[in-house]
Amino acid sequence: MLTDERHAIILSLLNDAGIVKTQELMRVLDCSESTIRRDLDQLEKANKLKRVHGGAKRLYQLNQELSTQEKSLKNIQEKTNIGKFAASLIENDDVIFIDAGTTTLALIDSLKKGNITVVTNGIQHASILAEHHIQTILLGGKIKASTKAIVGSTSLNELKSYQFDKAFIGINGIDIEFGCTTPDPEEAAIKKLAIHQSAVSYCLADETKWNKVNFVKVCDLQDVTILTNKSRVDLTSFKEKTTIMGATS
Amino acid sequence: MLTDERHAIILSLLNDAGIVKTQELMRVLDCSESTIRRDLDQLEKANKLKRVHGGAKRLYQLNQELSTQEKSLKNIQEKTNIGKFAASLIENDDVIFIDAGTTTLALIDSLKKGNITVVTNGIQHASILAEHHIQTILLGGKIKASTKAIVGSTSLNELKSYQFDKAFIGINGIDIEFGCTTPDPEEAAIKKLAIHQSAVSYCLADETKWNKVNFVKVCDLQDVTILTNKSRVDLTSFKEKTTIMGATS
DNA sequence: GACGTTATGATTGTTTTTGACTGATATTGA
DNA sequence: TCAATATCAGTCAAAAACAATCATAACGTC
Repeated sequence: MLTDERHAIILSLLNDAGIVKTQELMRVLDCSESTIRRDLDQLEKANKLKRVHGGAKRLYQLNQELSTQEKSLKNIQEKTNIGKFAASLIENDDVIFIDAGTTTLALIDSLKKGNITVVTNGIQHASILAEHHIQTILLGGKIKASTKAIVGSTSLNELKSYQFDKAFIGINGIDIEFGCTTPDPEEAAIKKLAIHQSAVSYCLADETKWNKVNFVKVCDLQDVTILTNKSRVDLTSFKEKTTIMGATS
Repeated sequence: MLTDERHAIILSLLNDAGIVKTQELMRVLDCSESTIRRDLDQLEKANKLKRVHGGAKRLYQLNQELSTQEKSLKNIQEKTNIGKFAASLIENDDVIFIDAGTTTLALIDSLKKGNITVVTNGIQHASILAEHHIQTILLGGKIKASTKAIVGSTSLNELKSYQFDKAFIGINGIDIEFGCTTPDPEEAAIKKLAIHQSAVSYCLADETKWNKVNFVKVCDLQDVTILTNKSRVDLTSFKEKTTIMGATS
């Protein structure tokens, strides 16, 4: 096998894997350790790769760590659709509340720039909103480690002094009998109060939330407008008690 | 498996989880404890992570957070040292205030687990603290987009109701005549009040802050203890007006 | 075929990496 | 608090990978 041929193969392998081992190359190229070593030497001098003990690696790590979100693509898609629909409900000069949670995060991604004021209890939400130069007020108080949501009496007191045009609430369970429920009492208190302080309230709920019941009740179905992906759930039984607005699928 | 390969996997795991355990890495990478320990050592020296008892934790993303002029390794090293020293001042059962800013971020990286309560106006600070399961209270209020700090009347009112054992303040300028100064009036108000509400206050200041004057005065030099890297600055002229504690270099 | 050039594989001794072991230090649970 | 346990840093020898050298093989040119 020609030298150039081997070099091409080595670079191609590197491009795929990001890292190659000497032993591996000996097998693939069927030649001695010395030859591989010489090849790597030359390629390094030509600035084509970086030698490391045991093999070589690419010069520039292209695939900078993408955090492996374990969420299924379908679920992301659905959340995005609901978020997009929710964002379309927001008008200029609105003062809105955005609850912590992943579904409401999707809403933020779809938010258009405009003269709105957002109050939220989600740390990540606030951070992203501020980056987008949207006027943002974060509630103060204890941080719940698992969800990075602000909860507790301080935040409730603060919340009492605000009045919202619209509130967007994330919810964990929707049931025709037990209404909207969520597992954490402190988060439930925030949701409850936010709904109370708002002229109109929307609950964002993807497919996975329907016909589930959680520990603490937040509100009855008739207290809010449910935003969902209507094609996915049979809603006939909910119709009488609920106002449902479907997100585009 | 190659060293670089292991390092990449460790960093990737860290990026996802925020924290990795030695035992877990031994299983995943199929190698001995010694090897993992060496890997973590090297990655810590390269400022890629922070070792903790039992494993390692993620460092705040310095490259993203620091402005280009602050990115030099020396500067990071110095911030780390000051942060380490500041962390050593914290005792069990303390209630402390941590100001927003990059120097105080370094303090958080060195915080040991323990029964402490932290109040902060830095969104990122709060987020990291919560991840490490440290009892955290975030001040509520407007978000200043550029520094991701909470400011404004709401936060000041909230702050008034707290009393701290220690306050750790970031500062932009230290001058023998004009004292501690910072560019933003709203952030200055927070710093001022935090110092007032605390039994003891420390100003964290790396080399770049000395003999600089900014727009708004926060306090006189005698009101606080300056934490710095004493070898780097000629402090003789400051001695009479200032309490200075040097960080280990 | 003789000759110089280049590529290859084997061999050498050196350096790096690794896992096991040691006693020291930190954490945990009673 | 104390003792039990887990994790730590440091040392060591074995194993793997290394650079350097040499002799042989392949190639092209005359």
